[in-house]
Amino acid sequence: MGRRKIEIEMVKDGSTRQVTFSKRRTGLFKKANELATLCAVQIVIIVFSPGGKPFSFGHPDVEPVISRFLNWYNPRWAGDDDAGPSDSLAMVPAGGIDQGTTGEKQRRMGEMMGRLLVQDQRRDAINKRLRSAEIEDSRYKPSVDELCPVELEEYKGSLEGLRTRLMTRMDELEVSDALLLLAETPVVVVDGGA
Amino acid sequence: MGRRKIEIEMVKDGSTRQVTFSKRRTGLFKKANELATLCAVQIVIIVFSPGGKPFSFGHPDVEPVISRFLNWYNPRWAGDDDAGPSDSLAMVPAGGIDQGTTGEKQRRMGEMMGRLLVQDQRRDAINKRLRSAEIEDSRYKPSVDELCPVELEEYKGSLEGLRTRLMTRMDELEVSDALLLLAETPVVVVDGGA
DNA sequence: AACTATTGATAACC
DNA sequence: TGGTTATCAATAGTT
Repeated sequence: MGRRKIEIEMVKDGSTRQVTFSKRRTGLFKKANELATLCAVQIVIIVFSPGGKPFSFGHPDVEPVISRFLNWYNPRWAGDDDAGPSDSLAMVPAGGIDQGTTGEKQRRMGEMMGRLLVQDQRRDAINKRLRSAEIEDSRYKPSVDELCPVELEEYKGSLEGLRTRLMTRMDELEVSDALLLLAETPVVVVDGGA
Repeated sequence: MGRRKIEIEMVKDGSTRQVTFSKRRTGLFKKANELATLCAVQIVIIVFSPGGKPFSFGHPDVEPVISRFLNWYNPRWAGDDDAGPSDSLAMVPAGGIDQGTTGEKQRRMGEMMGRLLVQDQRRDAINKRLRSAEIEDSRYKPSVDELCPVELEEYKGSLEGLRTRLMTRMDELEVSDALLLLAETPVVVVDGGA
C-alpha cells in the first residue's frame, strides 16, 4: 500500500523497522477501533515494540475485556447452571474502581498491583521492576472522535444490552495495568477521560 | 474501502454486521501478522464475535505473549537486579510442553486447564463451562505462507536473539487456552504445525 | 513529520 | 456462505 510493494519479511534496517512499526501499529489500532465500533464487539490488542515495550488497545477498555476472557472459564460462575459464557461479564463484580487518563493510569499502577494474583509481600519487587520499565515510543495519539463515559450499570446488566452501547476507547500505554486487573479481582473500569 | 464509504458506527442489520465482523476480523488478523513479521514483534489480539464467542491471534503464539505480559511485572524474576522487562520472556521456564494444530489444541484444553491459577478442585466446573462454549464462526483460514517450527532454545535465550527468528503463526480458536496458560505456570509452546 | 503514488482492504453484489 | 469488483483507505518511499 505504498509507493512500492514490499515483501512481508522482517525489515532489516532498524530505523526503517521502527518507522514501519509505528505506522502500522497506528493503522492496526485504528482498524481494531473500527471493528469494535462497526460490530459493537469487545477487542484487545497487545503488542511489543521492537524495543520490547508493550502497547495496548482495548475496546471499550483493556481491563474489562481481559476480565471477560478470564471469567469465561472462571469456575466462580460455574455454579449458575447453564449460564452461557456471554453472561460472564455481567457477573463480574464491578468494584466501582475508576480510572483516569493514561498518565494517571500509570501513576496508579503501584496501587493496582496490590489487587492481583501477586502476593502482597512481593510488592516491593514489583515496584522495582515497574521503575525499570520505560516507554520507548509512546507518542500515539488516539484518533477516536468521540469518547463517552461508559455507565457502570452497563457492566452489571446483560452483555447483550451492553454490547450495543459500548463506547469507543483507545489505549496505548504500558500494558501493565492492562493484564493486571484480571485473575482474582475482576474489575470494571469506568472512564470518561480522553 | 468498499464500493461506498461508510460511517464508522454500529451496523444496524445483524446479518450485515456479522459479515462485516468476519471480513474485518480476517483483515485485522492479517495486518497483525504483517506487523509481527515485518517488525519481528510479538502481538496478541483477542476479540469477541457479535455472538459473544472469543477469537484470538497470536504471534508467535498466543500463550508466550500473554506469558510475557504477565511476567513483565512478575515478582518471580524481580530478584535479578536490573534485569529489564525485555528479559522476562527469556526467563520463562520453558516446560517443553508442545502443542498440535488448532483442532488438537482445543482437544487438549481440559488438560491445560489444570495448569492454571485455577484450583484443582474447580476443574469439573471449568470443564462444564468449556463444553458450553461453542465456536460461532471459526472458519478462518490462516493465510500465512510459511510456518516454521520455533526452536525451544529461542525462548530460553535472549529476547533479542529470539525476536529476529520468530516465525509466523496464526491462531483462531477459542481463547480459552490462550489466556489460561498464564499466571502461575508460564508455558512456552513449540508448534511446527500449519 | 508531511506528502502522494500505489498497493491493499473491503462494501456491495452475486 | 464464499467469490468478484469497484472504491476507498493504509502506507512505502520520499522531502
